Amino acid sequence: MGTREALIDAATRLLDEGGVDAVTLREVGARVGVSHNAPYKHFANKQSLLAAVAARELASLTTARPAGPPGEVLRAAMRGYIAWARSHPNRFKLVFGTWTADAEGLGAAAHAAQTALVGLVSSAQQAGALPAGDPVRLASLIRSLAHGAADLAAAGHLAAEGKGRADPEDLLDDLLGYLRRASDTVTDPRTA
Amino acid sequence: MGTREALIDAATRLLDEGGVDAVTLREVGARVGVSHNAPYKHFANKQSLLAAVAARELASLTTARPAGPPGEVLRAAMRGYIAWARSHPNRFKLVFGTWTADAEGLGAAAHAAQTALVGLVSSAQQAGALPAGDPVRLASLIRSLAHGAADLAAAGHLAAEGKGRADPEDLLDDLLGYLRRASDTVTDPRTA
DNA sequence: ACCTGAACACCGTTCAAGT
DNA sequence: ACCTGAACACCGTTCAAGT
Repeated sequence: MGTREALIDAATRLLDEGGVDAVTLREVGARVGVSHNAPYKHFANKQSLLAAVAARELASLTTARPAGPPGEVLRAAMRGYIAWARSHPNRFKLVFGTWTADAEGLGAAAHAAQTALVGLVSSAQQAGALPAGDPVRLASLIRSLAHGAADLAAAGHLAAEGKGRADPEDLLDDLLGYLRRASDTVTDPRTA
Repeated sequence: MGTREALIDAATRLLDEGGVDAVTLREVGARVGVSHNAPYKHFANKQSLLAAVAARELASLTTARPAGPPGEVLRAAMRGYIAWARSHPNRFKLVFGTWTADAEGLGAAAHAAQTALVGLVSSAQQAGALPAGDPVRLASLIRSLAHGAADLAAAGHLAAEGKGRADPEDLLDDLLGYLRRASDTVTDPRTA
């Protein structure tokens, strides 16, 4: 087991337990059984270690896609995204936080996630579950909604009480419902 | 000019300049011309000062709504939200970050923003620019998309190159277009 | 009621030195 | 190639003391 992976593991665990502020190089080192500046032999600095945590997390999101009707596969993938944001809010916040440098690995992982989602959207379009149009743009629309709903819910800014209560999953279903109905009528919203 | 407001001003300026990590009580105090622990006479701790910054920022978002066709007023309001996120990314991140305590003022501001948006949505529904249904839920859908698109764009996770390029504003227009067309056909997506 | 200065524990980073 | 211990500058918070 390499020290580098052990450092990423420990940092991820500390992130889950107490947020990004709880990830100190001293505690990371202590959990791995190494001095508090050993991480500098594997990462340029603390920011670089956190970037490795974020890249690994984002890459793990792009695996394991089930089979089934394309519309349902897409829905399941976005539900998985929402479930991940809800179960690991600190990882979610870290991945989509501000990255000035060390964004190479993160950028690659983000591009892979984007590509995979576009593929699902294309399949759903061909199956008639989504309207026609640029699949990249439609993927951005769907992902933006899932991302925003998950983020607002995590921050407690989504109506959670009584009548207008809406889970992120509900809002996702609402959007997919509107899109499915749009696919029954016209091909492109911008030409309507 | 009260010291309390001066502290909030200085903290906001430091936030804009260098992110939340640049907001140190020592530098806040120095800019106001006061010692580094004077803030403790006005706020319980640093977190509480940041909560005051976030609450004031969120409240300022709920002001100044122009007149015009309800659908356009709603669109302009959401465009203002996106423009704010883009011009002040650190304030945006702070407002929707994790708030364990000191959320009283923030919760009130969030509720006011929510209520104002629901009013705009209701008007747009009556004008036929949006489909029927629970206005609270529809407001959550629209706000989630604007929020998610702005956040993904700020994090660089939105396709920015070439063909599939989509600004948050484009995605907002796409959604409003789909919703407008849905309002022409059926009244509720969940009964379709 | 508001502010100060000293002090404490903690942190990221650097560096000389060890194997 | 990888790790350690000491050291530095910095930070949030507390506390006794001042007006």
